[in-house]
Amino acid sequence: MPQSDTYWTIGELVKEFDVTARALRFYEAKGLLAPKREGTVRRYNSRDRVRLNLLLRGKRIGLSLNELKGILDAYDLEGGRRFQLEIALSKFRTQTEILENQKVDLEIVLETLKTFTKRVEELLTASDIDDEAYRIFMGELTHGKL
DNA sequence: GTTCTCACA
DNA sequence: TGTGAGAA
Repeated sequence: MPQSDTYWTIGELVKEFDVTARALRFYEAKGLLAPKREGTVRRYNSRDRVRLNLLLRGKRIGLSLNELKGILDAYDLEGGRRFQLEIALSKFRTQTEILENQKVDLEIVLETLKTFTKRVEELLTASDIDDEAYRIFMGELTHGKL
């Protein structure tokens, strides 16, 4: 059944979603999008737009194109809706865990960086750099004590 | 403006 | 996971 006969060109989607035409063709080559053709020119319908939207949002939370393809394609399968949601839920949980771990790592790196900064600032405060303090700092640096 | 391919990081 | 360049 015809859902809608409204179509968008690649240029229109480029503006609307702030992506490059190259990226849209790339997604198509990867099987994430399958716009109709009018001759050789791509025509995107509302379904394509929804898929693109979900794709871009999924990318933002760090899902790979392959993972996204799995979720999007599940929609068309038997028992698709439930299956799709179950896949999505699983991906969300995994990704949440990954990001939380990265957050912990980032905080550690950040603390290290702040410590570096403070120590270097202190070294630079004196008109002459204290040789002993410098050696200690470099020693801690190279021995990973910071 | 849009298409495709090849190369490249 | 895309981009750049070149040709049509």
